[in-house]
Amino acid sequence: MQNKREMELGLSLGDAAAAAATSKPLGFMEKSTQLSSKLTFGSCMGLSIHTLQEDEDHKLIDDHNSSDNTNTRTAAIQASKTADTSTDPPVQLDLLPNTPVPRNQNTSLTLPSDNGINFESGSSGNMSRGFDVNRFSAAMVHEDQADQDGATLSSSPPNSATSSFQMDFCIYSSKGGSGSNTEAEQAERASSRASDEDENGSARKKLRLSKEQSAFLEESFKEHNTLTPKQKLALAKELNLRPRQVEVWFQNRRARTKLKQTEVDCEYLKRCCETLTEENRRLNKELQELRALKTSNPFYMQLPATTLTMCPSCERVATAATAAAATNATTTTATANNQNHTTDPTSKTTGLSLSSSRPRFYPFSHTQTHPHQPKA
DNA sequence: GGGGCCGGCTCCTTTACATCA
DNA sequence: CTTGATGTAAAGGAGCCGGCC
Repeated sequence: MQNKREMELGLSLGDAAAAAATSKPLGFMEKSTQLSSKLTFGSCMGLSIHTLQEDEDHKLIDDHNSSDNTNTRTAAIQASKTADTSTDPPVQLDLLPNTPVPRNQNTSLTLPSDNGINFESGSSGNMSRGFDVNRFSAAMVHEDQADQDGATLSSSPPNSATSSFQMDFCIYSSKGGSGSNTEAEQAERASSRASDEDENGSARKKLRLSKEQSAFLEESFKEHNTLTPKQKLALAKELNLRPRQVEVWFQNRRARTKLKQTEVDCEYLKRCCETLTEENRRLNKELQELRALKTSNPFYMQLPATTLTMCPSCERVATAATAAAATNATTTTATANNQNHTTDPTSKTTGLSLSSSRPRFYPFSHTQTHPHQPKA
């Protein structure tokens, strides 16, 4: 289940933007060993308030305005920029691996997952399921590519960064578990089923991509979340898939990214809503108390604002003299609370302002003895 | 230059299948 | 073995855009 969670978190938020920023034709193929420098960028979702990501926000907004359900998102982002009430920083998910992926090593592609990235395409931790679609898709690749651009299917140059990767695919289906349900057998069954379906031509084929294929596509997606025809063909050739499969994978991957983005947006909005609700409740209470105070003791409200000070501990209004002692007594407590208004130096003296860090008034009669006033 | 047509692309929705608990 | 939940590959349609006539 941890893997599942990691997969969820691994879905990029805003990596589309990062990918767009670094988009170039198949750069990942040409310099796969240089990925590490880029992969440390991370990405920031479009909810940050007045940050450098604003441009990306606008991009996201524009993107999402094309769909019906994105008014909420736009409002969310705009609200997040205007209502600076959240106590949490903008959500930022770093979903790019911190370490380079050595594609030119003839090992199965195991990407670092210590930062929550899991390139496993499946939903469970069992990596042994599925079969290698290359077993029967290779012929289709030939057909498709011959149809589309007549590109030759010559293999990658020897010692290239991808040739060994491709070799890995070939041995993938021969690895794996013991017992009657090996991947090779699954591939066999799937292959025969696929050929059956090819014969009647009606049933759609559902193929599981191997984890290596998914990982490679994932890397590519980080480079650019959309594909040019050239890139598509190159990827298809590289992964021994049909171009249509690559295209569909990118479509679905973008959809997953967007879905995850929406979920995070919703979570953020939920927190904003809770914060604002609490703020509203507190202000209403404050207003009632001030009104009550005004009716019961008009003289109290005529005091200059600078003479009214709020005790940060009990949150009651005192005169400057009494509150000075109280503040000294409760500084430790106040600073321990990261949401406490006393972290704002302006909050110690009441200006009756309505700033976001305004003090809270729980007035008591100025004739009363302040509970935190040191006894003489 | 404006309009219609076409091809290609992306997005969205839905379906079908694989896998697991 | 069956079943429901979940993830995901794939299909189909709508909308947009650029090129062409």
